Amino acid sequence: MKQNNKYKIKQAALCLFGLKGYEDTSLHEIASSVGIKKPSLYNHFESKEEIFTSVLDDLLVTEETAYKQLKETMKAGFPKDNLRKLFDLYCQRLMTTEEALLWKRVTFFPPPQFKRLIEEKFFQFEQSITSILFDIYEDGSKLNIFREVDKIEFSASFLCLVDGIFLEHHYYREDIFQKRKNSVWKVYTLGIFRDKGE
Amino acid sequence: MKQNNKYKIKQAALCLFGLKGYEDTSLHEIASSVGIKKPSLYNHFESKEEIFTSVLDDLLVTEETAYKQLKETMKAGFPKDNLRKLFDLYCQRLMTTEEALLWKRVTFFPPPQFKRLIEEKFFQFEQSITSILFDIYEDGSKLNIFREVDKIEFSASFLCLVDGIFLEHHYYREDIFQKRKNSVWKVYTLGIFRDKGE
DNA sequence: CCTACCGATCGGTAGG
DNA sequence: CCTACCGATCGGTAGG
Repeated sequence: MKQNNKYKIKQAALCLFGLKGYEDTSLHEIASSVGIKKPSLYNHFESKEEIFTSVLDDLLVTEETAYKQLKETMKAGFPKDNLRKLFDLYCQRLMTTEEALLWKRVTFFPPPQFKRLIEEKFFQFEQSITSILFDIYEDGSKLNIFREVDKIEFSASFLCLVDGIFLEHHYYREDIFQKRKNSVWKVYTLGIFRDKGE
Repeated sequence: MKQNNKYKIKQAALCLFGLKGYEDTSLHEIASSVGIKKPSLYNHFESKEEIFTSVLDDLLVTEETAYKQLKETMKAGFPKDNLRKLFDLYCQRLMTTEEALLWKRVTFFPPPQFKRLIEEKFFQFEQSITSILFDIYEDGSKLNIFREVDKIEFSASFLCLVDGIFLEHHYYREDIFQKRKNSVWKVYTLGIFRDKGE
């Protein structure tokens, strides 16, 4: 029961930190959304800062796990399909997970005391994605599917594309967002692939 | 002198709201960075909220003016050059203006009481950019410079591209950012233009 | 433009 | 897990 509450505190904090930011979320809010009083939080965590770092650690583990699983399923597929799978997983997680909102907020506007920590996590996460992209590029090069685009350009433009989508998901309605996503994907694939269609 | 202080308050608020956000910026900080005491702010503004809306209004006027001027200079140029000019102006303003940081923050994470206002401003600003993009597309279509990409896809992918760059400028070092920018631009132009080089 | 002050809320602690 | 409390800071006001 106590352990259950610790988990519920982290879930509540994940949502609230994502919605309102670290400073604008009070311990009172976190506690009351769990159904306990503020001082009881200190039975599970030493400080507000520890709640945050704990939530952030969990978040990264969740994301890393999702992309590691993807990497496994990609072994059998063609590079073009794998790239699309990576794109789809990214968009799907962006739209459906509680983690995405907090991740957006802290990579963009880290609370000053956590800036270093968040940068480390960010580069670690980006490394995972880049390693998948490099694998796809190597496989695709052997099949000669790419236009005159090197590995770095291929990866950088993919990451910039998903960063843009990441941002646009925030301020467009769902239907407009879907159209945007499709347009952007079309132009990207026109840019990198030798053959227009499949 | 009084008017000078009103301007200095808005400048200080622009920077601080951008760096720390609306809620995390105290009136004490704004006042002391101008060299006055907190209650003196109320000689120029009715409330913290009025300072914010005043700063935001100025910001939009500044941006609209910059892009209207660009539209004038584009009348003489070729569509390809004009698109690059729009891209360069966007990146340049992103990297050099105080306004960019606050704009990023509030479009992404608007303080709840200003959400409506900011959305209006955002769509108004996007409308300006989109109208420039549509003009470029019309001119370019007459010269048959585009691949099988329609006006909507052309604009949506440009906007997503600059949104991605907008985000990446935030967390990469300047040199890495420049490489990213070049890679992304290359793939985008490969995607939309019929001819590879100039 | 200032000093002095208001009630509200913050993160955190004492003590049970 | 709670009630009761701490000092600090917040936006804003009174009064000059």
